[in-house]
Amino acid sequence: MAKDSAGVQVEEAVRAVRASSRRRQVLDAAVVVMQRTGFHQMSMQALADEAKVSVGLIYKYFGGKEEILLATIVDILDQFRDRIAPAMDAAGSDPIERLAAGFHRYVQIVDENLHAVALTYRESRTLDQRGRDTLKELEVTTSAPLRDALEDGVEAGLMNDLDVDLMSFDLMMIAHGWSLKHWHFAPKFTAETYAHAQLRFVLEAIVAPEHRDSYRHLAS
Amino acid sequence: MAKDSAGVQVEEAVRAVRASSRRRQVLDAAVVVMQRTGFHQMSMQALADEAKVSVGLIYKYFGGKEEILLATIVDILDQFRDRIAPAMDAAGSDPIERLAAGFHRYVQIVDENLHAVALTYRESRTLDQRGRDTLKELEVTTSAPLRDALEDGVEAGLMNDLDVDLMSFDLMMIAHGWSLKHWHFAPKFTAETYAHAQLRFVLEAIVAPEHRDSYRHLAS
DNA sequence: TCGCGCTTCGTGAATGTTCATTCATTCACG
DNA sequence: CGTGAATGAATGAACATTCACGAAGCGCGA
Repeated sequence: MAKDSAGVQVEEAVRAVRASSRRRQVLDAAVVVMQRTGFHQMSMQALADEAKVSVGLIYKYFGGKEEILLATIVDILDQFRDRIAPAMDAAGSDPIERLAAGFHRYVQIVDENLHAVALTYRESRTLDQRGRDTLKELEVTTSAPLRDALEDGVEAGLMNDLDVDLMSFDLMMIAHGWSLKHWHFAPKFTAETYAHAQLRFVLEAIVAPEHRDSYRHLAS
Repeated sequence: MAKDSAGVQVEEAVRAVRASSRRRQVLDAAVVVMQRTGFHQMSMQALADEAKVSVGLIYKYFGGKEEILLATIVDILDQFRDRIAPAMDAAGSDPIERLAAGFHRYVQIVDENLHAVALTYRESRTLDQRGRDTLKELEVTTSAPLRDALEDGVEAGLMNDLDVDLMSFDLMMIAHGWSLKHWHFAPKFTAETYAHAQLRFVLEAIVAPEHRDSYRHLAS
């Protein structure tokens, strides 16, 4: 009997779920192996072993090694894109509260993905032009909520007159610093204390002098 | 006739000079090729071509590919170590003037070595433990003059009470940002305007409120 | 001044290994 | 049985490293 269209749709849905779980399986393994050895040293065999699948199967779900790298990096950048804004919304409508909450969450995500974040710096050069463009775009998208909070804050007179674009990238770099300079900071800080210490620093520069006292609690 | 010791010394000196110029030739080529392709894609053949020497000769001056990477990175870090302090000394004895001068020079050096700086982030994972330790040590050494200026400034009451270690690493990361995020900043800034804009930001947080006005000229 | 060994510099093809990718085959399930 | 999932050995290309060989400088004796 010919399959009806509903049956076909179910099958496709099932396949999509399985495919996405296979992809996840491989991507998680990729982070582990790359953390151990770096992308170039990672042999497909080692990746297959870590993911508990065969080498051949990986090629059913990914076009090749480089595509795995791109997918791994996009995966982590997606987390930033999707998890920053909600954290800021939960902080209310005050721009400075929102900014602090966004930065704080940013550091948390970095902390949960220490190796993957370093990866985005290390291996992005490996990607082709298209891949690199994707990354740049995602990075700009990610910074948008922070940027908005900064714009609102300046607008409302709560913040000094500052270069919003520069500041939003600085905030991201400082958050990335928790990963990039982890070897240096880990003995002194936890992710929490790092976020607080950095907030104390940046808020000093951002918040307009006459409002500083109102936000001391953010940099306890 | 047996060579006298003076003769031997001269010969050795000549050889040392030639060797160091060969090494420079190769290291300069390495920066060019790695910028184009990254360390792992760089074949020794391509490096040899760029340096206008044969593949075999490279192995006379370097132990292997990885040693070239380490030498390339150490080379650039040495520049930071050797050129920051003089720039600060030229700025006089005021801690804040010194800090600003050091940061400014730091950005200048980054600008002169845009690709090599990015390299230190990208490829350090490739090195073995010993190489990585060398790098960490050099980075701490490099930050020392900035750190001293910060300590003096806090001591003298010119600066807010801040975490000196954190701040000195932040300053370095922000300077590195000119390389790491060059794709984003290049359309808006030159190295000079980048340094000034960032100084305006960090000095706002660093300089004690009652002294702010005295240093406005640093962030014109 | 010339030529003759001797040492150092420099070359690049040959070697052996590593590894991404493919594909003929097997497996599991409906 | 038929179909898609999964396997992993075979293939072929890339490439770091070596090394046998040639060229070039240099002191020295005739």
